[in-house]
Amino acid sequence: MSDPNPRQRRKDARPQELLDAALDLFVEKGFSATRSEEVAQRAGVSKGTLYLYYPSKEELLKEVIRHNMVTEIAEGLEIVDRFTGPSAELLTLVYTLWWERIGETRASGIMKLMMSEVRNFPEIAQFYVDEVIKPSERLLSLMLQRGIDSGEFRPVNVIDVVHALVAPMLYLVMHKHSIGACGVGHSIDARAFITAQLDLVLHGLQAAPKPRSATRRRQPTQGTPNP
Amino acid sequence: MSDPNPRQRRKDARPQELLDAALDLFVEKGFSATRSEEVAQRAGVSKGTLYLYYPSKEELLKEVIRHNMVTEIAEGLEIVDRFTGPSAELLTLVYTLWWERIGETRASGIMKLMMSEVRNFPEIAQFYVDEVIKPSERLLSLMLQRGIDSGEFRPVNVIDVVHALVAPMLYLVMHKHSIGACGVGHSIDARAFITAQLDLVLHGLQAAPKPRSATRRRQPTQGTPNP
DNA sequence: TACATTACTGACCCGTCAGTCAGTATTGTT
DNA sequence: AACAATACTGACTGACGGGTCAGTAATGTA
Repeated sequence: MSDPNPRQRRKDARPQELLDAALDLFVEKGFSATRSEEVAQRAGVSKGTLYLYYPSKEELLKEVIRHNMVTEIAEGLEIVDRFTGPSAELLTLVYTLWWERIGETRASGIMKLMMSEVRNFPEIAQFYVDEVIKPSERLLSLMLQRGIDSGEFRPVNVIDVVHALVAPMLYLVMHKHSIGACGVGHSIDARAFITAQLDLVLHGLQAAPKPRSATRRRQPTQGTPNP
Repeated sequence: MSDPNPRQRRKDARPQELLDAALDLFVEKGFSATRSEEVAQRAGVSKGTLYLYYPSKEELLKEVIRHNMVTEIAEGLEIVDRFTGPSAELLTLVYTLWWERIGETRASGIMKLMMSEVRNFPEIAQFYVDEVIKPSERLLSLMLQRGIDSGEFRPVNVIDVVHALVAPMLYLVMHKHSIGACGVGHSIDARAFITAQLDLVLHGLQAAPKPRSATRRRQPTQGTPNP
């Protein structure tokens, strides 16, 4: 009946618990607005302990990013390597998967976080560009180029289409973690929005001149790939 | 040869100068990260004077929003009222005009600002939703509904298309004022991106069944319209 | 020139918070 | 049980920043 959680020594579990707490709070309140003691408290330790594991708030943030985004992107690249079917399907797969693994999870908050505060933390900015943005764009470019090379897609300017694909995702994420989280304004049906956007882009990518091209035509492009 | 700018009394000019300074700094550094004394300094007055004209930092921000966004939206509504040509042209006009008047100017920073920090300022959030977001969506919906009613557009779900139109704008704005402003990463050709996106949406809106509809058809979707 | 009005100033007050470190409690070893 | 090693704590420090207000100086009036 004593303190259910007396001062415990759990060197192994602390880092992960601190990262989890930090992610939640950074996303919810912003990086600057989150006090380091809050992070510690939510992780069930004192402020001093936090600084035992991470040398500064900024380093803690970097670790949060590495842990929640960098790993996911690497996985996307692997999928592209393995995949053998039509490029439109590959794009659909990776695009919707990204939403399931990042957009819908807490990890998406990192995007909002970066958009919001990088300007005040140049080092973090550089880190994020190198480790997240560039790899992500590379991943999308790869898939588009694959489709162009094989003649499935028109030879469009790849980077333009990349932007067209990223924009809706950013929109959803910002909506979810910013205004949308304030209880004001309506919510968006994310899945529907994503398939609609993808549809729009795939339409635009169709090798237009030939009436019957490599990809299926009239059948609405979307469809839920998971059961 | 004395102080070129001795303590002056310019009651009339102060408010505007303070608003200008505040907009610049809020966008550049964020609302929380901007010290009220910085705003005063850039406006050429002392901190005390700032609080003579605005009762708090938060009220100052509200005034900045009113001054730079609310007015522009009202103007958009007027254009829609007056316009008599085809809906696709109207949409193009208002869409590109928005970019010229807000996206390309300092005012667009307010979008970034709101996205970044509203969660910590619920009152500002409510204000922004009521005064900016809802009116903007109403403006876009109006134009789309106009096209649907006249048979120029397919009877799509209006709000979905509104989102599809807003997303690219938000993307450009976030890019401009966030990561893009850090000196890292490449820049985007905004005008080209906008026309491409608009084109994509207009394609999707075409009253599909009929082969020859109101808007142009085959012309390649992308392309750099500016030299 | 003397006096009244008021736009403007900046030192000060007070709460906040990242990071520190001397001390405490827990675990492992003998 | 006695001791060593170390995971953990939280009061403290120093810097910072929103907002205040007693005082200063520019302008108007006679």
